Amino acid sequence: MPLDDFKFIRPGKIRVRIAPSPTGLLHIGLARTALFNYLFAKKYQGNFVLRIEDTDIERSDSGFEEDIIENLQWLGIEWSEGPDIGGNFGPYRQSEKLPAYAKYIEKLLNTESAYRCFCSEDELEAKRQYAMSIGQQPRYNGKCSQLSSDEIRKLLAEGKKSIVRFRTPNEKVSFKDLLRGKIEFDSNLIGDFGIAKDLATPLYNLAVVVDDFEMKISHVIRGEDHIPNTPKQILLQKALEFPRPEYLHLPLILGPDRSKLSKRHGAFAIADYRKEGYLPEAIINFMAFLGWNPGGEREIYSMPSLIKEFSIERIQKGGAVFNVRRLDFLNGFYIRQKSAEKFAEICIPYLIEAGLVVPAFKSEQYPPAYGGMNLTQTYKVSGTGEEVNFNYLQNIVVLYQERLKKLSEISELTDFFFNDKLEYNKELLKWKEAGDREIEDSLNKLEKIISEIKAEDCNKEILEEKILPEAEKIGLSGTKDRGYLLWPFRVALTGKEASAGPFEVAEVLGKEKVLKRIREAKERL
RNA sequence: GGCCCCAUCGUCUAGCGGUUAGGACAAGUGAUUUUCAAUCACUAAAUAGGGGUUCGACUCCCCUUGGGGCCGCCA
Repeated sequence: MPLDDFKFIRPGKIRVRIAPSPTGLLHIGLARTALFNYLFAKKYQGNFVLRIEDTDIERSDSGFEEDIIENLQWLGIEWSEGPDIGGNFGPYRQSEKLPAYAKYIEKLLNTESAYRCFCSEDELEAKRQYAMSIGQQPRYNGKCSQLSSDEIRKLLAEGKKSIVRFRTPNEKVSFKDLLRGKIEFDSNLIGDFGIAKDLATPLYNLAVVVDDFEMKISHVIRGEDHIPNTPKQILLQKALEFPRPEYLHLPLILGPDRSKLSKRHGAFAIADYRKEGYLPEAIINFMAFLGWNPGGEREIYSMPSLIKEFSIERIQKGGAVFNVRRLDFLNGFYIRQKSAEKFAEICIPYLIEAGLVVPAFKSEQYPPAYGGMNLTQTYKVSGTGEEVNFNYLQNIVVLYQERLKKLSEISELTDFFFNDKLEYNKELLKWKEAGDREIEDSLNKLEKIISEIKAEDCNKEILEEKILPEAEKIGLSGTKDRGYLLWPFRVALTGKEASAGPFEVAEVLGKEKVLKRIREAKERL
């Protein structure tokens, strides 16, 4: 796109928004639209507005509004005006400004741009089905558009239910999409669409047009699924004599089957990812690259660098399939970037959640829910009853920092630190061709070496220094395979097929527990 | 069915008329290694098809095919 087309982007003049309806949890699609709006606003020093579209009281739920607000904040996407913080163009909740819409509905009715429609829903639905069955664009047939004022008065007096319908003029409507160029629709195919349920309850298209106008929105950046709504909104703007904002329709995020992401594809709520232990920086980095990229070969971007690099010219036109593998990779990457202390802070809630440890503090301080834990805090290990401090838990979890994709995996990986008795099959102790005798031999050697080490010297370095030379010696038929000693050592300590290395595990466990577990392993043979 | 949008490796993408079509995730192989990770090296993997335009098309135009979105008194 020639640079000229972007001359309308003047820093400070930009006002964008997202307008979710609180009818479900914040999901990936909305969050990504919010991100792009946010990045665009930040990039050009504009304003990003949050507006709640809750005119449909039947479906709206304030719980969803809370979820949307909380998780957007958690992701680090901030707005400068919204229902929670107010602003100069409020209210930011449509249900709170019904009188404002009434004014415009009345105006539309008075200018004959709209009319009352008394058709029943069943009747309309039947006609819609019929039109589609004979291959026609289903649209309202205009039955009520010519009702005289006498007829209308009569129907109203009878108590007949009605809605307000827009009298769609017969003309071509075209607009320039910032991404796709000129898009044209024949309004003849659109038909007269509903704009209000009653004199004070606007339907989506009207509400959007009125709010975008009153909130002085300069750029409407939304999903591609809104392209067919755009001509309707433009027609309404014309009838109301509102200026037209710029439009940019983002490509959709697709499920594995390449169709629009929906409940059908499973959980795509941000709250779920958060619970599973995805970090906000990973989700942001991931979402930004769904339908956009900065051009270079760098793929790791933080929010500030995204703001710096963001440009609408580099937005993709085709839909992007949501690929969890990539999210996992990014999440693992960001997990590895954390300091040990920070990592422990965000892991501990998962240990608590799994019931491995219980925070030993007063109940009113609990829970700090995924936000991180107090460094001076002590915890009680559920399985053994012992008291441990933050530092001890940190030593445990950091052993798995580079192996984690999601924080929630931490409890399963480290549970052997918190249980007194390990459960595993004795076959697991066997390395390659080793038999019971060889294993017992190995365990005996380990027990002997370790019992000779002082408790305070039971650390990774010293253990390696004492055990590794012995491991070199064992092997079967002179193979010099350290596994004959180290594999049973590791299994005896962890009871797992895969885990962190035996030396670092032993260091955290401490001499007494290490010896105890080695003896228990022998008893299994 | 109608209207609209879209089209480079399995996935996310680079490319903006001349490239050995590049990168990342995933996959595979190897190195390291007691296991699993992490890390490093390497391998395999794409321009949907057909017409134009042009000295030259992944790139520009058209058609076909394919995919998607929307057709509410939901948003």
